[in-house]
Amino acid sequence: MKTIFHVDMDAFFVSVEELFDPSLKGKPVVVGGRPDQRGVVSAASYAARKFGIHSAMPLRTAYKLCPHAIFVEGRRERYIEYSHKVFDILNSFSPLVEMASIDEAYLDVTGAERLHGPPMQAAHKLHEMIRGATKLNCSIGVATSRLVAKICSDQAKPNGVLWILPSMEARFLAPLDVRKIPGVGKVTEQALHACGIHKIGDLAALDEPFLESRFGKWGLALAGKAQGLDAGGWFDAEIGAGDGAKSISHEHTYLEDTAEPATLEATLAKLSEMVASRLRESGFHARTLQLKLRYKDFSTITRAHTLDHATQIDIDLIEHTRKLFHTNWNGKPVRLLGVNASNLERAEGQLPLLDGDRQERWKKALSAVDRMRDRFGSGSVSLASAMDGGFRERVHESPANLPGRNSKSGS
DNA sequence: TCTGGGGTCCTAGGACCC
DNA sequence: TCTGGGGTCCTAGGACCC
Repeated sequence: MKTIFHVDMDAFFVSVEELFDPSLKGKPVVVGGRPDQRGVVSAASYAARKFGIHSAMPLRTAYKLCPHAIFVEGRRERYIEYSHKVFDILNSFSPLVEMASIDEAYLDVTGAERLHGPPMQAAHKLHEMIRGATKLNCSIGVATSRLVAKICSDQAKPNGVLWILPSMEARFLAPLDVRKIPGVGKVTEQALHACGIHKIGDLAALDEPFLESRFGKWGLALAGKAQGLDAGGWFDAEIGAGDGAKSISHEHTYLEDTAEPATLEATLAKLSEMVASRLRESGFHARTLQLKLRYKDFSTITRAHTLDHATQIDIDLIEHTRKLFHTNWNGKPVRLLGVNASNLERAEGQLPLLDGDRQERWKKALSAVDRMRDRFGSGSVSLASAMDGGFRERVHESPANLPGRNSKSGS
């Protein structure tokens, strides 16, 4: 029998903003951007939620609901910094920690009674430690599975601790909406409603064969979840067994849709460079590159290409995403462009297609580029046409002696 | 309501191989 | 000439999460 904690920070982004500007406290605050921008709500304070504002809601809608709300852009670096602080505390509490996102984590504290006391006492202790070190509130769910611990922390919000005793899982879950099950979104909820299933208890009362015939593999997992079990997929994994990133991506939505080829190419190059830079930073090479294109009507296509040899070099990404773009763009105004790198390989070093000497020079040049970007911002250095037409004047800012792979690179 | 950006996982079909 | 049954890789799309 395991003892799992799910720690979830309360209104995380908003709470961090309040640390830097205490005058925001108690007011309706919306993190995500200005209300006249394209975008959605990243986080809303509890005061803002009273007006019906919630995350993922378009900013314009939030503005209509509460025009006097305070809209802030949000500083992601700050949130990451505080996320690290929280992680350090959790890690000091139990070695089996897994950050599930920037503001939530699972801990396996099975057998830690001698160290931290019984579950409820341990949870309160951890709650105090987090509060003490960060001045931030969180909620903690305690249960025998990740699934129940997670639903539990949600029920405990805000700033609460809730423990579901072993064997009480199904009784705790039964009266809750099926939507509370992680993985059940709008679509699955509607499908379940269509079968007359509204509460988790309704789900628990059905037999597995029925659910499997209706929802396939997912139906089988749902049957287990209704009983409070970590059935299927990610939930089954041991805490702390996470094996690193599976993909790295960047995307950009234009303030206004554009069909200007130079603009689109510049964005594409920029996004490719950002992805390549992060590949190098994290020591990955990618074999699959994917382009994402979204048009005015929100219709979205993705087109992928898998390389013979994995890469982490700007010009490789730029070349391939550009090719994908030109063979798939229909010429109509574009709302969003995205670049994704997947099929990641840890492969030590090897830059394929280059001999040892050139490889070394490339590596030095590219890490110099990354250092400059760190110091002067990602816009300061560019290898290709990432600068909206004005790149020629900037090319000399690139590190000297960039060995070109073909006549196109370099200046 | 006019819909961000960063991710994960799943499905389904086709190519290809034995 | 009317055709099996894996297994794996690749691609595209979609549901979902924070």
